[in-house]
Order: sequence, then C-alpha cells, then structure tokens
Amino acid sequence: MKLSDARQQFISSWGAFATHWGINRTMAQIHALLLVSPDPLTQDDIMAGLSLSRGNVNMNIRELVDWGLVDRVLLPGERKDFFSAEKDIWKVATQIIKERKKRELEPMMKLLSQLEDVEGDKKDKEIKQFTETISGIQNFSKQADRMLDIMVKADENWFVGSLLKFFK
Amino acid sequence: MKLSDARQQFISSWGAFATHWGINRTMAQIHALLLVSPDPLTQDDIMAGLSLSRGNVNMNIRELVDWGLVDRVLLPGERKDFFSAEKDIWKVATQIIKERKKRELEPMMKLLSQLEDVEGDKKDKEIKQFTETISGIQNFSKQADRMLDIMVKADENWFVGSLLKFFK
DNA sequence: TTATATTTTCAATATATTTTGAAAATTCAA
DNA sequence: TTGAATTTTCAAAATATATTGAAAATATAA
Repeated sequence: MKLSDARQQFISSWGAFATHWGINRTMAQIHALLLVSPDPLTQDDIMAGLSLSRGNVNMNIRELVDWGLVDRVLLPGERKDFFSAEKDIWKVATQIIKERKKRELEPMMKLLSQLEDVEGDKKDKEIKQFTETISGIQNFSKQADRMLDIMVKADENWFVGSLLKFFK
Repeated sequence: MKLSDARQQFISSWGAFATHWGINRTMAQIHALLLVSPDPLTQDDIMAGLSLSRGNVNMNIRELVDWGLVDRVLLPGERKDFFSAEKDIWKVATQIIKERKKRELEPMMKLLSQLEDVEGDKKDKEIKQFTETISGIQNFSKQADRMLDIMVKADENWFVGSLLKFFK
C-alpha cells in the first residue's frame, strides 16, 4: 500500500473510531495527522492536509493542547506556531486516562456519594434497589479509580512487564 | 434527600455522563431508570417515567437488549412485554467491555494490520514515522485486548482480590 | 377466523453539534 | 510607535443526530 493511501485511511478511520468515544471526528483526525507527521505542523499545514477552515483547526488544536496530547512548538526564526503530538502511545493513553478520570469519573463519584443516603424506610423495595444500585456503582468506581491511578503512575515497561507476568 | 429527587438526579446525570462515552443520552437514561427499578417495567412505564415517545423508547430499549444490558421479560398473564436491567455492575461492565471490544477494538486492530506495510524506502522520514506510529498503536492495542479478555473472563472477586493483592 | 392490544417502523421534524469565514485581537519586526 | 502576519473569536450556516407520532406490522384472546 502507498504511504499516502495508508495515511489517508489511518486518519479517516481514527476519526470514525473516536466518535464512538465521545470525541469529535475532526479533533481525532488532527491528532492522527500529527501522530504520523515526523515534524511539527502549522495551522496552515493542517488546514491544507485535512481541508478544514482556520477556525475549526484553531479550536480543535486548542482542545488537543488542553488534553495534553499536542504541544505548541516555537521554532527559532519562524513566525508561525507549530504543533507536535506526543508520539509515545503509552503516554497518550495515560494522559487520556488522567484527563477523563478528572473530568468524568471524579465528578460522578462525587455525585454518587451525594445520592448515597435517601430518606425513608430502608425496607422499602424502591429505596432498597436505589441504594443498592448506587453503592454497587460506587464500589465499582472506586476499584476503577484505584486501578487507573496505578496505571497512570506506573512506568510503561514496569507495568506491561508486570501485567504480563501476572496474567501469564 | 428524597428518593424521587435522588432518582431523578441519578437518571439525568447518568445520561449526561454517557454522552462523553459515545452513548446516546436517552439510552443511558432508560438504562438508569431500569437499574433503580426493583421490578421490570413496560414501554409505557418508561414513556411515562421519562416523558419519551413510544418510538424512541422502543428503539433505545432494543439497543439496550442488543448490548446485553437489558432483558425482555414475559410475565405470566401479562400481555405486554416487560424489561429488566442486569443489576450486578460488574456484569454490566464486563458486558460493555465485551461488546466494545468486538465492535471497535477488533475492527481497529484489523485495520492496523492492513496498514502495517507501506511501499517505499524504510529510511524515509515520513514512512518511518508512519510505521512507528502504527506499530506503537498495535502493540498497545494487543496489550489492551489481552487485558480486557482476562477481565471479561475473570470472576469479580477473583479479579478484584488478585488485583488488590498485586498492586498492594 | 376477527377484533383488539401491542410492538415496530420510518418519514418528517426538532434539536444538538460542528464548521465556516470574516472581523477583532494579538504578536512582533522594523 | 506602525503595520503586516498570525491567531482567536463567534454568529451564522451547514451538517448530523435524536425524537416524534401515526401508520403498518405483529401477536393474542375470544
């Protein structure tokens, strides 16, 4: 397969894939483009490469920088800003886990603890089911939270090595 | 907090939460409603409980059944279909993992293996970066795939227990 | 059968999200 | 300073997604 076709297919599939994960297609495509680009790109490079408007590229690049997946790079002698993606996929994954934990899991856990106690007869069927469901989700979330913390803190080689040994 | 308010808040937050994960708000709200309902509900119960049209409830319930998160229950002597959600959150999670693996991770891995080989000079900077990125994602996906398989096969207590012991 | 209850479908509509592009703001060399 | 290059903003337009509701299909009791 030719490089240009392979790149094209990677970028477009990565974008489609991302929409199943609550991430906007364009943001994922820009990320994909930067992942396969050996050198940093400008906004204009991205506009041209993906046929997008300036505003669109600007907004999505900013989101990628907010997520810690892309860095703004200032090249000496260049007027324009350049952008470069973290290429180590393990780092990409831990960065995403870190952010989603902070943005989603932690607020959800906070809400659950507010819903823990409801007024009324603990024997009531409706109340019982509600509190059981909430505490079930709470337990699960706490496990997940702990496990994700460990993954994020762990060094890639240590983690993968240990996991493989552990799971044989 | 009153049960009715707590239920309301749980359902609405669960729906909002789900949109960050590529799941449609209504589907998640129906799921939440069933999770806190001790007895199975009919389409009409759900329509009334969440103020949704018949068609909308029908389509989203079907999706939930497809995902294996909700069962259609036939009560003796009742004409209508009833629906009931799996209440064990661990089972819910493994079911979701299983489905997403099949629907998303596996097709992605298949694509990556098609993109593994590109024509041209292996020393070329662009080709080098492309193949490195693809193989990095491939390695990561393989690890994730293996780990998720184990989680899905594992029994909750065994898994959580071992994990905690392992991670101390 | 036939009549009625229930479920499913799907075109039309409503809503939400994404994208554009031009104007405003900012940066920076001279 | 000034002004050209660059980035950012954001209202309007385009696109995509979700929802409705009534008609069609299906299931069930009599």
